[in-house]
Amino acid sequence: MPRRSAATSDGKARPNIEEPETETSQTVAAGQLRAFIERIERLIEERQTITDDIKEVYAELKGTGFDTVATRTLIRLRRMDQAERAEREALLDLYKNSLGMV
Amino acid sequence: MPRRSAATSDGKARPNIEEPETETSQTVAAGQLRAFIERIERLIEERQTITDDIKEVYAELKGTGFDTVATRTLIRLRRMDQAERAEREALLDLYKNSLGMV
Amino acid sequence: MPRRSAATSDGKARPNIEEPETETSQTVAAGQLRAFIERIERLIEERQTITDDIKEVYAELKGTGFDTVATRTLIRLRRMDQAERAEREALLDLYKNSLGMV
Amino acid sequence: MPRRSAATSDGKARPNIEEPETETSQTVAAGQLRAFIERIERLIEERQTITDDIKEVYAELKGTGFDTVATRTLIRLRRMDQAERAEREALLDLYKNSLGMV
DNA sequence: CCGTAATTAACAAAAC
DNA sequence: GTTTTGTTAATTACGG
Repeated sequence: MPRRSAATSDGKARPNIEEPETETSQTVAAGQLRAFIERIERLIEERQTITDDIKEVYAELKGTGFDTVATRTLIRLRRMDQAERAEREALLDLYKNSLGMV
Repeated sequence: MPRRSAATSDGKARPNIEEPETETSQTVAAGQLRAFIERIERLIEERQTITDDIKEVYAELKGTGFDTVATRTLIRLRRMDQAERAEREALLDLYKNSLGMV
Repeated sequence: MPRRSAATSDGKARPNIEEPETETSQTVAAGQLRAFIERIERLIEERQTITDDIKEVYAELKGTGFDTVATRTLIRLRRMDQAERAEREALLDLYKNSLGMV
Repeated sequence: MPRRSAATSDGKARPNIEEPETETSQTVAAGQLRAFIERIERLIEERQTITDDIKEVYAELKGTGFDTVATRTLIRLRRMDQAERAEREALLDLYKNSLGMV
């Protein structure tokens, strides 16, 4: 929201076309904000749908006999940079050695 | 590949014995796995696109003079309201059931 | 051990010859790391104890004739109420600040 | 509330003789439930405190120059080792029992 | 025991 | 840059 004009109590922001002079910048801003919020909420919903789809694929995959954890790991590894992976592994080895966890 | 011989009863992972030439069960399973992984990676990509869209909307909103932090808080509150309504309904259902008011 | 000091090309963290009295920087770092790990493991253990306590209370409650699912839902609702109140307050503060009502 | 006629043999549900007609079994049950809920909420709070402590230790550890990700991995590995050991021991016990080596 | 639901850890992103 | 904060993955616990 415009930081100064702040929140109206009702939040309805209905623009009355028959009373054009009552439309303050406040209600305009409220309407704008509402529009932004609705766009975002719509996108969040879509994103959630995709997340659910992913879950379904994993379920299907599991039903076919594959291991979901291993598959997730695989996908993560594919995304991970190779050099990064090596570095992380080296660090872990270093720590293990220092603790005698060979 | 499937950990075991596809311990499910549906037998989807079973290689086709009528096509013994060249395609082993291993390669079939590998192909299946690859297909699953590609589906998932595609979905992850789509999801990331939406995340980027959301980011853009926040940027636009900010450019219009709104406060992103406050807007995020608002959206979170609206989500909490929804969740709370759902919980209340669930609890009410529990009570109704326990009173035989199915 | 600390990331930087171990990053030598050989990775061995060779003992300091000017401090011949047995304790190398490596063993010091290892001791430190071990101490941190033990503190964390101790805390994790304590936390698990509490989780078990909670489980016991639910069992007792169930034995008294209460419904655990409904009770869990209730507790969740109470937590959501608290969280929501906190969020509303945070939002209000944001508004107040933006209006210079510090 | 207790699903059925509630508190039976323990005597806790006995009406207060000084307010015999106003205290119903319902209010007694409500009080009991409230007590259970408060106990649980208290425990949850304690558990959260410990979780926060753990976070602090990680912060301190990081400040000393250690890598938190590697350390977390290490701790996880140690727990797995322990679990494995426990399992192995349980198996050994089983074998001993089956051989009458109690 | 199996699937679901809650908690915890890991990772990614954004504010200061 | 760094240090939270928010999101996603994985573990753990619970009820059916």
